[in-house]
Amino acid sequence: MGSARLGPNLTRIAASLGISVATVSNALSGKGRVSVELAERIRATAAALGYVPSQAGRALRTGRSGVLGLVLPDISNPLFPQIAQAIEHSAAVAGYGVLIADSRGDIGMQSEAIQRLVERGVDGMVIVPRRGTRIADAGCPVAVIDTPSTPGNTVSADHWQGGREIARHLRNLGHRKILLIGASSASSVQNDRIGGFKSALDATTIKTEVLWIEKLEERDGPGCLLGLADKVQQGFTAFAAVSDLHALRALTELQRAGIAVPDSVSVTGFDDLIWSPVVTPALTTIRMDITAIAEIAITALVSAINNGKPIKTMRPGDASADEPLPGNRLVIAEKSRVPMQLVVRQSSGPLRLAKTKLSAENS
Amino acid sequence: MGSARLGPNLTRIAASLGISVATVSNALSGKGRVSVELAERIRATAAALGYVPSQAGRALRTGRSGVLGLVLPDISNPLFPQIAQAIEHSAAVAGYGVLIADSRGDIGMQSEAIQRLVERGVDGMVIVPRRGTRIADAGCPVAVIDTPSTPGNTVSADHWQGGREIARHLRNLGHRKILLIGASSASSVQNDRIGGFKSALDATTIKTEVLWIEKLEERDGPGCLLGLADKVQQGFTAFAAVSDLHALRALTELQRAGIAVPDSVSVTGFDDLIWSPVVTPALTTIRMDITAIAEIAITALVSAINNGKPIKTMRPGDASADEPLPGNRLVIAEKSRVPMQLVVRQSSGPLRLAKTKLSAENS
DNA sequence: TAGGCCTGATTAAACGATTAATCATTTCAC
DNA sequence: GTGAAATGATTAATCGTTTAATCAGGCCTA
Repeated sequence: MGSARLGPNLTRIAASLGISVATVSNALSGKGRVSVELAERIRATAAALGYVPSQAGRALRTGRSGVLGLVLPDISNPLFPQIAQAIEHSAAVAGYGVLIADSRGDIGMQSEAIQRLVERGVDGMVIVPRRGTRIADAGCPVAVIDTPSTPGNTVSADHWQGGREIARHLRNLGHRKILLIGASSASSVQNDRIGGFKSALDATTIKTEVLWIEKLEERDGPGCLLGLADKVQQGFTAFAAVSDLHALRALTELQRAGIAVPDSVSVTGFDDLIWSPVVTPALTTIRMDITAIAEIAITALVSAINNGKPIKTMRPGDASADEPLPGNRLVIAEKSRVPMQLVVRQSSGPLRLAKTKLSAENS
Repeated sequence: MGSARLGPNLTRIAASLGISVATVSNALSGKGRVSVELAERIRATAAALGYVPSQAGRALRTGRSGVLGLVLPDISNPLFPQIAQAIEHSAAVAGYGVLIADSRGDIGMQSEAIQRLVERGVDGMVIVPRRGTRIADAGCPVAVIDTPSTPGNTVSADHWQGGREIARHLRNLGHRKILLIGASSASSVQNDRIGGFKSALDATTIKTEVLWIEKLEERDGPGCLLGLADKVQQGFTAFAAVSDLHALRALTELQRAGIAVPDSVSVTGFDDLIWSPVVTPALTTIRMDITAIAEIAITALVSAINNGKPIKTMRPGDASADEPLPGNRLVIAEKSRVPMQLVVRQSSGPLRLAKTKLSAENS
């Protein structure tokens, strides 16, 4: 109460200069017609009084809150910091604030989180959906970051291409029997990465196999061993994880078993998470350009909010969408897939002869 | 424009029932005097029309935005997901939304980020300050999460006690020469952890030494080796890192050098980060009860926002703070230090004889 | 039966910014 | 010299909600 009373508003500035509020508003927003010298005086006193425009007043009048929502499948995901940071930065540049909403991995809570954001009056939202979830009506423009192969996706890294890159890298190092490590076959991102990986290799000369951790843990409990030493015995010489988290798991398990990386076998990851450069050996991985992704998503979203003519608006099951829809709309950006970049570090190396490896391993 | 016009508001509900807006408002908020049956009818039609109260209108009238700010030193910190998740959850329970602001590790940007939040009209903010930063005037209640030893701290984990716990654990395992691994001596959190660690040990019987990674990297470049194999030669049998990130770095470096963990040496971390349970061997670490911390911080903050009588308000350099200050105020909670919990996993084990270790190591 | 009290509802005034409409001047063209 | 246009400012309505003040009856009491 008191604090609000104390803050200078347009009325106070107008009063202190003996002019009308409208003129002050026009001067500060640069929209109406105000003489240059008066505008200058207004800006000066506004600054002197420490004027801060009331978002509430503005929002009420304009119907815009100036806030975007960020919905994540699970904040505790290690990739989240980067996403949040990039989105926050792009949004701030575009003049928007970012409200976070966590669905804690639960599909039901995702709708709930979206609902909370809508109630707070966000102008639009960026959603990183949980495993192939369809986005329900949100009542505001929505940008989805998932996978290019997912319908409704706005923008994302080109996971397929990333998979191809890492596959070529390992093939060029001479590896011919490669184990892919993923968490869940239900993840479209992981499937894309694996699909791209396989697509780059000639199946007749290079043997691949997929290990799903989730399935393994159902049997052996969370945090169980992946049995990679056995795989090495079977002749696998490279382990390509679909995330740095799994790569790390593989790396430490192999090291613990006395198998040298990259001397005996190679290990690669995905995402270039924070620990990847500092572990020994530093992880070879694939980095996504999150800054670019965030920028594209925010740009598309803001464009859609501003009555997006340049942006196509669509609604599932509604082909004719010429006029901007008042309610829900999924935003599609021009450039929807951002290439991933291979980061070669020390955990991957050329294929060595099996005999050398085995002798070292059994000593 | 169109979208706002379509959303049902109090006026529409009132009109559809042929009553006044005030009655509708009273019925929905349960504040004024409304007959039970009419209130019921109002709630019913509100639900039927899909009424969502306008935060903007409410904020303008009440002077409360219902939004809290979360300021972090660096969103890319691996601990951030947990903090954000916990804060978001506690805030949501208290009926608040959370706006994020990242200072990207830069001290100057911290003030800037705070300013942005103020401009968005947050009712209060939670700040995790960067390395011993003093919080400048924010113009709204502020809860600080740092270290109990920092002046102005509202609530935090008891890092000192956490250090003691891990020290006792290693001592009880028989270790007598322990290397502490930290990043920077400027961090008050890390200093507390190290201080607590040392305080639990008798310096005459147990030898400790501190390795500051930042100093090392200044010379050898980022991601350099820590030279732990040498330390092992010097007789160190346990490596207590001040963060799981550094513990991971130590673990992999030792493994790569052919030193078995925990058979030859022990490694411990701090914070129980996401990878800690899944690496091999799983990391022994100390977990902070972030849920409790977030809850306490939010409770104190909300209490201060609501004209906190039960909460002491203070201003640096102003001892007499009986009446609630309109502007800046640092919030202090009753219970300001939350104990940390030791999580024993496989990376720490009893001391083995040096000879066994060396022979294994040189094979 | 008149005055007072309780109940259940209405009236109307904010909150702060935006903006279309309007009004007074001055300038300019014909 | 008169009507039109441009300039620079003001007036007033509006966004949706909250809330103090008011009002109309019904009921009880003296």
